[in-house]
Amino acid sequence: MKATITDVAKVAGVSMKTVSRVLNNEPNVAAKTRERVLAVATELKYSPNLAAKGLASSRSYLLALVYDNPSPYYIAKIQSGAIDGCRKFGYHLVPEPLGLPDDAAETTQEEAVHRLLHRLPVDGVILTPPLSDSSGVIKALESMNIPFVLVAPSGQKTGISAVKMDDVQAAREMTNFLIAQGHKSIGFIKGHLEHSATALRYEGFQEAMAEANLKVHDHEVKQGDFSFRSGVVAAEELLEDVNTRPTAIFASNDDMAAGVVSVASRLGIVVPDELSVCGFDDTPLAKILFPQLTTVQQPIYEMGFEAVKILLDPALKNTPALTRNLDFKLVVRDSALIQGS
Amino acid sequence: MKATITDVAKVAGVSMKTVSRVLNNEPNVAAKTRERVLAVATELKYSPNLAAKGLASSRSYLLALVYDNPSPYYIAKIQSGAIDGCRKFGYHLVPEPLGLPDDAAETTQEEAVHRLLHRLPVDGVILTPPLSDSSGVIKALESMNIPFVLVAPSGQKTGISAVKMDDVQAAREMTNFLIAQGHKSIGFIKGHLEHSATALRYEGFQEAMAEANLKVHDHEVKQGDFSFRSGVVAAEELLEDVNTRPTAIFASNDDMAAGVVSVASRLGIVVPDELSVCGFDDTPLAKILFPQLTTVQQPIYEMGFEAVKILLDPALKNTPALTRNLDFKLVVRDSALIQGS
DNA sequence: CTGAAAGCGCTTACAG
DNA sequence: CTGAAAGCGCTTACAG
Repeated sequence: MKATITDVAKVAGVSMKTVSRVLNNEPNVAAKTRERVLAVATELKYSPNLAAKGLASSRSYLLALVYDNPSPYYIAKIQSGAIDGCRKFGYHLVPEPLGLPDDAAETTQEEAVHRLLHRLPVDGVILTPPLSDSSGVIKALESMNIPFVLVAPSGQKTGISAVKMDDVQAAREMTNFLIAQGHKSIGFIKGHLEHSATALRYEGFQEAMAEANLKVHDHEVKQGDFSFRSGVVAAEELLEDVNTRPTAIFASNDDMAAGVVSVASRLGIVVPDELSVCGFDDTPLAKILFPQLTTVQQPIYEMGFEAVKILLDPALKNTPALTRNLDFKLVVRDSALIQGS
Repeated sequence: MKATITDVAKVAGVSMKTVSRVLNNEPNVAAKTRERVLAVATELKYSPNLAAKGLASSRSYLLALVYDNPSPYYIAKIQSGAIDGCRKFGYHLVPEPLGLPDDAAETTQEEAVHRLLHRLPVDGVILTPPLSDSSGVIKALESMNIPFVLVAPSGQKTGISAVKMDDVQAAREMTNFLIAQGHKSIGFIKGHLEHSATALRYEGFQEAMAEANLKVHDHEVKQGDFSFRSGVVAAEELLEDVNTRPTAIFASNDDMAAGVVSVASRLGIVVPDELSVCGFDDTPLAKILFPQLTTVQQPIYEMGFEAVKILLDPALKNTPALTRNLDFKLVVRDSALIQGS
């Protein structure tokens, strides 16, 4: 059967406690003893029973990834980074959608979190958008005294750890790229009003334009909602008038940029020769479109990974709350690359 | 502090064991006693400690979703169904990518599974494609005596439970749909050679054509690899010659169908008026394309849900291995819908 | 229908 | 540097 810590202790001729010390890298073990124990552990293929460890130490060795109705692509990448992070620390990740139960329409998110983490006590929680902006969820976590990290929250909350990227700066760099390509009239399509990135990306766009002394005309800025459909509608308005038509369009995400490309293609406007198009997010769509999309790659995987590190890295233990700003990447592809430039 | 089973027992005036009986829905408890215990449990907001339960009963209340390099979209849907299934049974799902560690190029998948499930003993495993066809992984699971269910395996393995859908029948129905629309010359683009669905979908296509007494010409069948790019190449060949050009193209997945649509649009061939296009999978892409794609919706969420049921449903306990064939759905959208038909 | 005892495999707190 | 004892919060196997 499966070896236990007692088996290892017996074979190595030491006490259970010494085996425990070795396996948990605690100090105060003679080098020789340590070696012997490790050798025996390997030989017996010993691996600790998580339930027993958890019960004795009142830890669970589990981290929860709590989300609500995210894009599958986004959550999959966060999760992938978080799982890799967990593996470094002997932890496991449990994804928990925070859907409110159908039979209890009255329930608040706060209560849902309580119920969830009462059933499965975890050692930490990673909160993804839009939950990272939910004060109810944050309050519940604080009251339960469970460590947590926010992924891409909209504002800075003091005393709460977070991983994020600089949307303003990314939008600014994308705009600067277009300006460097010679564009002076640039259309912009905003995202969903309630999504925090919407304002930030627009802000970056405006700043870059202002720095270059370029005017942002009202008719060049359209309200979208991050959907392909809204990109189509916005593009139709932006491209309607041949005389006032911008030479480039910066859509706040890839889906809307795809809408722009589709309208351009229907109107016979050649991208990028007659119109440059950029998106944001670098979704799989960006590489499938023709031409492929110039866009911003967010450090989604890295955010998942770093969130785990903040929760579990012993080196960060007892550190006050900290915010990690991770690097984005401008991905230049054909949709906004003028030939030979 | 958090209430334990002893607290509930004390307040309810019964033994720990009786509380345990009530909470686990075991028989042989007086109705009155049951009520009283439940009332106290609710009052104290009692919820059992999973680690303690697990240690005592040598169960983990954890199921592993084991995958390797899947499409994020596919894995997210399987996972979503599996999580909902787990919740019905008080279980939790732990996603475990089976990546081979970088530092051990020699390691086999079999060893990777052993290592993985040795660290985290789970009560069951859900194996997603392509791992559901890996004999090494299956052997490892069998040798460790861990119950498991295959998701969409290619063949029938006796003695092993599986959830799947009928690819042959789906491809046949899609082809019949095209034939009913009046098409007689239908192009087909095959998928990746090593993927099990490839042969099945082609088989369904061939059967439907044969049943309708329609010939499948060699030049109308192209080898793809499920990528957008391969769809483009295949479409260029299929549409090259205006005289032998098919009036419909059935691509084995949506990405390749998107490639076909893109080529058609470049060549000025109007979809669906001059060319009907169908895909397979109903990925998010299908609704983003213009025109939207006629495709097959796989029961991915349902496969995740049913896999959990097979593992945990007490009603299925002690049942021999069983295979659940779940229903697909033909989703007819503009890319293959002749106006007024 | 109910309960007292033992034990699951670890860690904590203490002693030496 | 090492170990013996107690205990984490449950279930199992047994007794009545």
